[in-house]
Formats: sequence, structure tokens, C-alpha cells
Amino acid sequence: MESVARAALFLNAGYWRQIYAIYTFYLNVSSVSCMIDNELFFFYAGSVFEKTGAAEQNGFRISVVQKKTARYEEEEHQMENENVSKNFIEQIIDKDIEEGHCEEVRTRFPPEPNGCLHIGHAKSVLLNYGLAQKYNGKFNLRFDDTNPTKEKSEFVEAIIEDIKWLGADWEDRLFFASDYFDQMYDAAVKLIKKGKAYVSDLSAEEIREYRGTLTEPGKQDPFSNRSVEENLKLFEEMKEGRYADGEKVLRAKIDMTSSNINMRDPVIYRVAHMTHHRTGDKWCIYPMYDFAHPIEDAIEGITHSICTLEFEDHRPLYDWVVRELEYEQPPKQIEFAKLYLTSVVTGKRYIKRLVEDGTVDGWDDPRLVSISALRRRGFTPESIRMFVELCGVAKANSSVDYAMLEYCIREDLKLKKPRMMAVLDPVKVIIDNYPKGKTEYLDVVNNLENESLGSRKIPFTRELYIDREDFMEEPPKKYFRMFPGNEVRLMNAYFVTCNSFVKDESGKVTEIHCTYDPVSYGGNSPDGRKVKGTIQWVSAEHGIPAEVRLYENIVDEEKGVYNEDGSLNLNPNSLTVCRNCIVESNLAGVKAYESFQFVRQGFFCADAKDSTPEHPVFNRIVSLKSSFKLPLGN
RNA sequence: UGGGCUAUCGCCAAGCGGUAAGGCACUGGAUUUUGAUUCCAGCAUUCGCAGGUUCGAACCCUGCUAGCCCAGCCA
Repeated sequence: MESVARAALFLNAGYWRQIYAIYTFYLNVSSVSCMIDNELFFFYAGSVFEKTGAAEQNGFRISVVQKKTARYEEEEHQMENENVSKNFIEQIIDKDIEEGHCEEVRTRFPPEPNGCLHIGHAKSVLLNYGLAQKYNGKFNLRFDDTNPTKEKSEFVEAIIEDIKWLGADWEDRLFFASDYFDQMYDAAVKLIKKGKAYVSDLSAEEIREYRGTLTEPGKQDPFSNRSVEENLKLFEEMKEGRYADGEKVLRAKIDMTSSNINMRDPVIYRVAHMTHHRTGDKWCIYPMYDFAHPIEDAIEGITHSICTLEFEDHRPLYDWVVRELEYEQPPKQIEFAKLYLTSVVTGKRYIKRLVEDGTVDGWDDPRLVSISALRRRGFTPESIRMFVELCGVAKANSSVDYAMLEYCIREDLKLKKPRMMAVLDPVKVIIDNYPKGKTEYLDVVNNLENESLGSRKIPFTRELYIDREDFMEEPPKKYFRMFPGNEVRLMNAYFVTCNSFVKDESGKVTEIHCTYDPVSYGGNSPDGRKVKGTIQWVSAEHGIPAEVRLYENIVDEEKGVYNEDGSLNLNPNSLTVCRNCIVESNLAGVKAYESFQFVRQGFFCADAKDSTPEHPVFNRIVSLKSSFKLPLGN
């Protein structure tokens, strides 16, 4: 009742006509009622939504804060599940649908076939495709091939392969901007007829001068007043090839004084005597992006044309073209921030140099983040999708931590891949009390967290290899792997105790002698005795040699991606080749792209380029997380 | 210097006038035949800064500051 008094007080004061702040925290009541303009209002704790709505209908602004009752929390949960925090594009689409601006959502991914796709493009592909899926709409793949001087059909093929791999499905909607050249030409003619476009004889340099600068307005093009007839004739002559490259252009007539430079009579058609990879020599004039893109979108019925932030300034021009051409279902351009990843390089010129000077093994070197490189490294489409999903979509420029990508691939592979044993830097272990010549085949479950992956047999023999890292002559404290006098578990096999070891002249350990406890078969001692360390091993007799490539980021964000001279500050350890690895025999005959967990080490993938049955080569996709750190100085 | 955009934890990112979601990373602790996984706990008294409006502001207003983009006949 106290709240009623307070509400009444404010109403009488004639101020904002608000009823507010019914803090049940303080009032401890379940409902409050009061009269306002002869209408009775009830406020219940836990029913804020409906009551607020009712009040608004009567012209009141009402805010109610109530204790979070069980019912309220339930409602809240339901709301959350419905809007699992929609991104700003989804909110725009929701609104467009609600207001009837579009019935079916149609998106597109419009790459220019002038290079290969990388992780940043994956975000765009998956965003566009995902939106179409979510809204039960359609997703188109369209090559934006309006500039023959830069484009090649080999890139078309490569891009198609990458998008397929990513899992975006354009069904039968594969388009090319060049298929619309006739319509674009007609559109240009339409603009000329409307007096909204003219042919200019200015040279490129002159156009630049006339354009003005960021702070000064441009000047009128001396050719901007040509008659419609003359423009029509000249434009046709341009099309017929009467003019050389650069001799004439078609410009949209907008506003040379606009503060937006894109609106200062932009060039919309240029002459380029060049063979196009699809239309051949049919055309010698080509539309510019700003003119072509809205037309492409309109023709395909794209509702939401999603592009990156740098096109924000182009939106007024995009809208101008759509408006002047009078499309009845105008597409809408929406811009989002590109995806940047820490510690990677995506710049074409940098990668080109790395490839040329042999620093990396081609554009699909596993240290790169082109789609083909990620694929070769062993990333899965699922992991990329998860990653893009996790990153979100917003308008703030940002750079996502590489650790997020690593998390996604570990998460995806964790339950899907068998866990094998491999020794990267082998050192021989001899089990002195194990019979010579004996081989036991141990039954091992492939993935303890996913039994559906089955099991396999692993041979155990007197002589084995373990990783050099797993033995120390003088261990620091908290080291619980193998060292003289210590008992460890050979994974899936036996408890063994190290007794002695042999070193060569240089002090390198060459042999470790152990004894095993026969009753600990399978890896557990019946007396319940525990052992701190478990290490992987491979039978010396059965293991097969392999090459393993360990990767680190090609640049180190912490240390700075660039040097002072602008060159890349390369990580010297980005590639470590382990040539003498021994892996368990079950890994014989691996196929390209097949991947596994190498127990205690990470996820590895058979290299598609270099791995052969005789000489298997594995790429480390990602290491396992580890909280173990050798104390410094050891 | 003109225009456009952005600013919420180490990194992403919700939030849309009712009292700071979530994920990654990190830190404890439990379980563990992977120093992994899993589990449980911790992690922004404050939203670039300063004022203002309001009972109440990350959200609205004003003024700053910082970063990104734009002067291709590239996309």
C-alpha cells in the first residue's frame, strides 16, 4: 500500500504520470492496485509484461520492478531460449518481415574470382547461408566478375570447392554477374534517358582532380551537360569498341559537392578491351561494382545484401541506383565487421611473398588460413562453422583470439577420432624381465569417451619406444613421468619401473631399462596401487616410421606481427619437422585427410600432399591443452 | 581538415530506461589409464571520458577522446 501512496503522490504532482518503482524487494507484497483516471490497475509480482502493456495502452509509462519469482524466471528462460541473442542483422530481418518489407529472405555470397577464400570469407559465406537457412529462405552463390583484368576461371573452381566444403548449399542458384551484362547495359541506357548519367571524356587523372578531396567539394564535369541523344550515341559507340581504354567513361550524375565522395558522379562503366573469362570478347565495356552490385542483387531478388564495413559509404550510392532504376522490391545493404584472427596472415601480398620465397609450401601451407590450408591442416567444416558461430556478428572491428579456433577443432574432434599412440622423439625402453620374442596383442578401446568407435589390437613387446620428453635422468619436483626408481604406467599395458639407463659419449640417453609388473596387465594393479604418470609407447618391433610436422602460428601477435620496416615478423618455430617418429602399426596405410588424436599430444591429420603409404606424414592440427610446465632451468 | 562507422572483462559478445547474459582465455578444487576430457567454483559495483535528463542510465541528451573506413576507370 505504500507504493500506492507513492504512485498517487506522483500523479498528484502532475509530473510524468508515471507509476514507478514498485520494488517488491522493499515492499514484500505480491500485488498492488491503484486507480488512475478512474481505471483500476493491478500490478502483480511476476507479471510485469502484460501489465506494462495494458498501462501503455492507456497512455501511461509504467515501470515495475519485482522480485524475481519462480514464474518470472521461467518466463525469462523461455524468452532467452527463443532469442538466443540475435545479432543485429537478424534483428533487422525480423523487423523487415514484421513490417512486411519482405516475404522470403534471400541472401548471397558474391566473391570476385580473383583469389582464394580464407577464414574471413568463411564468416561471410556461413553468415549468408546461415541466415537463409534460419529464415527458410534462399542462398545464392554469385561470382562478381565485372572486372576481367583481375579474374580467372581457375579461381571460380577453387572457390566453388571451398564453399561446398564449408557446407553452404546454393542448390541450383549459381550465378555470374557477367550473365547480367545485357541488363546492366540496359540499366545504364535507362539512366542516360532519365538524364542521370553521361559520357565523360575526362582522363582518369582529370576525373581525380575534378573529384575534389575529402575536405573540398568536387567540380562539375565539363561533359556533364551533354544531351541525352549525344550520351546515348556515345555510350553505344563505347560498347561498339570505338574508343580506347580510358578514353571515355559513363558517369552517374549525382552531386559533385557531396560530402560522400562516392556520390560525386561516380564512374559506372569503363572501357576495357580485355577478354573476359566467361563472356570472351563480347564486351569491351564493363560496369563498375557500385553500379553492378545493386543490379545483380535486384535481379536475383536478394532481400538483404550483406557486405563488410568498408562499403558503408557506398550504401547511399547503392540505394540511389536501386531507386533510379525503380526496382519494385529494393534490396537492402547491411554491413558487418570482417573477421580478423590473431597471429595469422591473410594479406595477399604477404602470402604471395611467403610462397615465392619458399617460406611456406604453397597457398595451402597448413600454417596459412586459406580454406584450402585449413582443410589440409585437418580442420573440419564443422569446426569452422562452430568458430564462426562463436565469434558472432557485429559492427565493431575486432580480432578474435586464435585460441578460439583451437577450442573449436578440439571440441569437434574430441569424440569423433580414435586415440592412437605415437612417439615423436623416440628413445628405446627395454623391459628386462619381459620374455624375449614374445608379443602380446592388447585390446584397446579407440576412444574411451565414445565407445562406438570400437577397439583395436596393439602389440606389446620387450623393446619399446617412448618419447624422450617422458624420461628424465634428474627430474624436477612434480615430474611424474619416467625416471630412475619411478614406476609409471605404459598406457593400456603394464606398470613399469625404471632401473637404469645407458648414455652415449655425448651424454644422450640411448636406452632405458625397466622391469614390468606382470599382474598389472591392462594398466591396473590388482593391489590397488596407484601410479602418477601414464605414458604412451610403441613396440619397437611393430611400430612404423613416420614424419610429423608440428605447427605454431606463423607470426606471434604478442611479439608483434610486423617489423619496423613493415615486413612480417615471422615466428622461426612455426614449423618443426620430426622425421624419426614411430607410430603404432594401426596407422599404416592412412589416407589423405584422415585424422586422429595422438594420445597426450594433440590431433593430427595425414597430409594430403606429402603422405604416402610408405612414408606417412602427419600434420599437427592442434595440440592438447596442458597445464604441465617444466620448471625453468630444467 | 569533410563524411561515415565503432567503443561493454585479456579476446569475442549479449544488452534496446529497471539495477551488467554467454563463450574463449585464465585461476582454484574434485574425478581421471591422456598433466587431456568431464565436473564444480572463481573471474566487470561497472560499460572510452566528462557533464546533463530521470525515482532509476551501458542504454536518452550535450561535449570531448580514441580507433577503423573513404579521394581506383578495383571489389
